[in-house]
Amino acid sequence: MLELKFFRENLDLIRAGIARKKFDCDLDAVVELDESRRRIIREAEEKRAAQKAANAEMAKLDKKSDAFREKVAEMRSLAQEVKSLQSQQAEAETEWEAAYMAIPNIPDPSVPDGDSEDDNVVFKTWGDVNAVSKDALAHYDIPWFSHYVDLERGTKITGAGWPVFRGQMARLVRALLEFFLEQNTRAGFEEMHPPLCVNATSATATGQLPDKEGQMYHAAEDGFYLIPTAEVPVTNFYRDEILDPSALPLKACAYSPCFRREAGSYGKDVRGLNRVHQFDKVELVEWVHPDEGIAELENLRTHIESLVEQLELPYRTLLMCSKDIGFPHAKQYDVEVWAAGQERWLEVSSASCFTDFQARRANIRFRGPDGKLQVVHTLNGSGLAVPRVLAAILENNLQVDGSVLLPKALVPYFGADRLTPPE
RNA sequence: GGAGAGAUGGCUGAGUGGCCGAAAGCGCCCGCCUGCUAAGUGGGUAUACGCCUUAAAAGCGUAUCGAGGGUUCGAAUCCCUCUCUCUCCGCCA
Repeated sequence: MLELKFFRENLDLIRAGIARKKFDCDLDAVVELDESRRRIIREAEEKRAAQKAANAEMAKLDKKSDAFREKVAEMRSLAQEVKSLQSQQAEAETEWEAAYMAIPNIPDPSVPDGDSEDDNVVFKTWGDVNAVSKDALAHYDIPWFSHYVDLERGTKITGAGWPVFRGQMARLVRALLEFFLEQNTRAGFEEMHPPLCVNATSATATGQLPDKEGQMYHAAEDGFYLIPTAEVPVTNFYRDEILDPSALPLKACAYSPCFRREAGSYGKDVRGLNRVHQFDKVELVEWVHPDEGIAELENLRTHIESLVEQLELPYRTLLMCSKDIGFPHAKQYDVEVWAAGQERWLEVSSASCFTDFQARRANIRFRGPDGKLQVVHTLNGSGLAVPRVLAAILENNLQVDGSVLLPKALVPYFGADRLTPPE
């Protein structure tokens, strides 16, 4: 949600920003709704003020007097008007709010223009994509893959895209998660273990609702949504709170399974571990002073890149173009690792600054030196998402004997230097 | 899941139909007073939105006593629904 005053005074800027995002949004209609809403508010408030003035007089009158009875009769029609205007006002506000909430955040000036994912800018590359195993196979083509990642039984248990990790592979998943949490907490992120279901208010605050309603699993009977990322519960941790400015920036990390319906996906994108309905991820969230949001994103990106480097995976960092950043995002980097078997890049992290967009919806504020309340900026990034990291490790480090050499950083967590084929 | 009790400002807590945005106390802020501290003393102490304004401030208005709806000329107060908290029972990792 944009600041209302900013919206009214910077329509052209916002129009340009939305155009950059290639987002379809009728701002003139929102302006019209804002104006008509204010007309109704004004009228309703005037009538209500008249009613309150009369009430004050009536309070002093003898309730049995003729004067009082006359007044009651007189006020009856005003009461009707007030009631009708107030319901009109509620309607106008609901309509305006729905339209206003549908306005996306505008991109930061440093975000490059673009019409499609092809316009994302390669911001950084690291590692040598050729310096990987000559025996690389797509992870789903490794002979033992279906033993360790049982998609077939997952389909039986739940449905397509719900993998079961077994044995050494389950252990490797756990090793990755522990490694990520350890690195993140060392870097100053407080570890949290959040609920995996959230209510509609939380999902609205972070921008999943109403924009991406169809992508979340919904427990309709209880009004809960299964989280698509720990970003949702963790960002909402401070919802409706006034933070201590000296505590900023606040940083948190959280492991959670993530649930995504992923409607409309197909083809090679969904083979093996590339895209599944439930996956594990450690998420990083920051609450920062509004002067530092965009700058802090660079620190967050660097930290995430260091995780990938420790896993010795070649990667590239994309500066996402205006079309490709999400609805609540102001600026976004994606980190993609090289998967040598598939010979393609796999997105393992997305680091974003939301400026005040989420924080305003979530009502997360602090008191400035002048005593005025200000909205914080929020950031988040994956640190990291497990299945695609796993896929890249399997593909890049596959040996002739079918074993997979693990990056040194993982060895203490896994308890061995390689994953070996099943007996 | 069943029965009961509750939800009021930063906190405690009064208020069962009418000048109640809300007593009192605590806390906090600004004065005064005071060897220091403590005490005393005077004042202040919410948020959002609308109007006014070049802008801000001030001012005026409206809303907010868990949320939503209803009754009434008028609701913190009465009625309904929901949410949450507490107590007891049931169930259970």
